[in-house]
Amino acid sequence: MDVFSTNTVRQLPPASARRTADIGSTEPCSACSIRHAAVHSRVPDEDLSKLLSDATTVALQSGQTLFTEGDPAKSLFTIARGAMMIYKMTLDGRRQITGFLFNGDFLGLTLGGRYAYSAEAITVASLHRYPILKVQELVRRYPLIEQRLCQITRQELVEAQEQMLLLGRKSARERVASFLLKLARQSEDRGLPRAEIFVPMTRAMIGDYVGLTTETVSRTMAEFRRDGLLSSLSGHNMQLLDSIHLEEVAEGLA
Amino acid sequence: MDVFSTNTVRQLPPASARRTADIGSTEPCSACSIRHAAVHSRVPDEDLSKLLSDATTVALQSGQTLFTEGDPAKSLFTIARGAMMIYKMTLDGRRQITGFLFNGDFLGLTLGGRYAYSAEAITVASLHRYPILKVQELVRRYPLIEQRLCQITRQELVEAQEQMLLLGRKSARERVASFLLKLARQSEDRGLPRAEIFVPMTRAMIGDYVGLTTETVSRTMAEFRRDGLLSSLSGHNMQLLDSIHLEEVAEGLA
DNA sequence: CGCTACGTTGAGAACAATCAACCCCGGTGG
DNA sequence: CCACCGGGGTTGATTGTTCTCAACGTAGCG
Repeated sequence: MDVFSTNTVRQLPPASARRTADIGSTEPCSACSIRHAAVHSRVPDEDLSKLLSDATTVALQSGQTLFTEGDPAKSLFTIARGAMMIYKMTLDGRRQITGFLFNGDFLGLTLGGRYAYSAEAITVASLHRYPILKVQELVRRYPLIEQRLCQITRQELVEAQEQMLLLGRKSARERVASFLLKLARQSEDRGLPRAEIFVPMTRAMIGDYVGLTTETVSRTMAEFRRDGLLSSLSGHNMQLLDSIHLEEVAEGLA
Repeated sequence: MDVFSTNTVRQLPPASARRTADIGSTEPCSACSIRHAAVHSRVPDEDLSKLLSDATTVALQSGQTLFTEGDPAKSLFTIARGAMMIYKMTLDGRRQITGFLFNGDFLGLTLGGRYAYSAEAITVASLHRYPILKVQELVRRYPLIEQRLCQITRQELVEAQEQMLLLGRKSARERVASFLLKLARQSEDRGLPRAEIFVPMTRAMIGDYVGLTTETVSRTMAEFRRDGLLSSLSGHNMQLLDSIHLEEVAEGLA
């Protein structure tokens, strides 16, 4: 037996970057949106735990696909740990990433019983899977949950429209600056220092999110480094050195 | 008295194209989404008509603004007649139109009590205005209405993601072709011939919708005419001569 | 220790933007 | 009635930003 492979890894798909695995753990998830929604809707504890007990855990390696656009939608997901991306593709393979999702985020927009986009893990991730039928049942019983879900969808729609402005009308510098600031805001929301951002995605993914090529993203970030706006820390960590100025760049004022 | 001004026009703002006015008429609106939502939610007739009686009618000239992004949101609207556009702007005046809305469409996405976008009439239009408080009250009483509203929002989100793919990853030809086909689908939905489309918006508006300049939109449509894909009829009417091929152009297959 | 995916940088090409001229049409006023 | 005016649309010439193609550097992982 090979002493160097201490972890028994099941189902090894074309995954590249791997970290500590510990797949299958079902730790409590207080940041999780569905619980959040439920809590804010005064759902009796017994019903809540019934829903949560209907949930199963899904573990994904980085690069693994959770579902593909057009698949019949049987489940709703929330991210317990890790980062995911959702995207649409043209027939000839061009990709538009419509969102990066993190701890606690919802996943699984459906229309006509089918997923509206594809979802793929960009780090090792673990998710809660809720059977759609169970969610619908809970929603019927507690309309306030639906109100909360509706609000989340509205929030996503507002963000999508913001992104349309970026994609349709902003320059490369403005796009990349906006992207970095969005990460900074998320970092802040998680209680981390606003200026230090974790960037788990590749340049190609960033490009497919803001409508640029890998090379242009790379060049633009090099520019920001030269301008003293950005510095790269270890690995996927970066630091925003002048958020004020970067904000101006993002808005086209500089 | 000037015999040529037979219509007493009130409140004449910087409006350009004017048609027959007949402002203030409160004709029944069976295509109207809120009624549609209500009907599908089995709302008792008395409640429905109570809501509808809370509604007032708003008349707009072409070019008039209904509300501006960031305004405190007091009302929800549906379009009874005419065409509207919703848009966001950068600080330096670049505009991204996020949607064109027609008969029966909803209007008034809010987040945190404020409108998420600006709305402007692109033809003479008349709208139903529903006080948000009344809508909330009705929704509380009939959760099925909320379900329907939620579904509409989901639909809009899916369309927004489709548009992100267009803005981020499609060429000028693909964008304009996709736009024309979208109008064709809407035309079909209204029971009109699919190939004959009504294009009430200017080239500048189309450009601000698909992320191009006026000139590029104009050139691209000229190309389509040369290629036998499109022909201009009277005024704002056009005809798609080869939808099959246009569909291929839109998908990048041709 | 070498592979492979990712990232960076450079040179040139391409597509759409910009700048500019002109046309067309409807509305207005002389 | 006609000339003028202005918004919208079209087309041409030129510019410029971003893409493409290519080479090379780097870091993590087996």
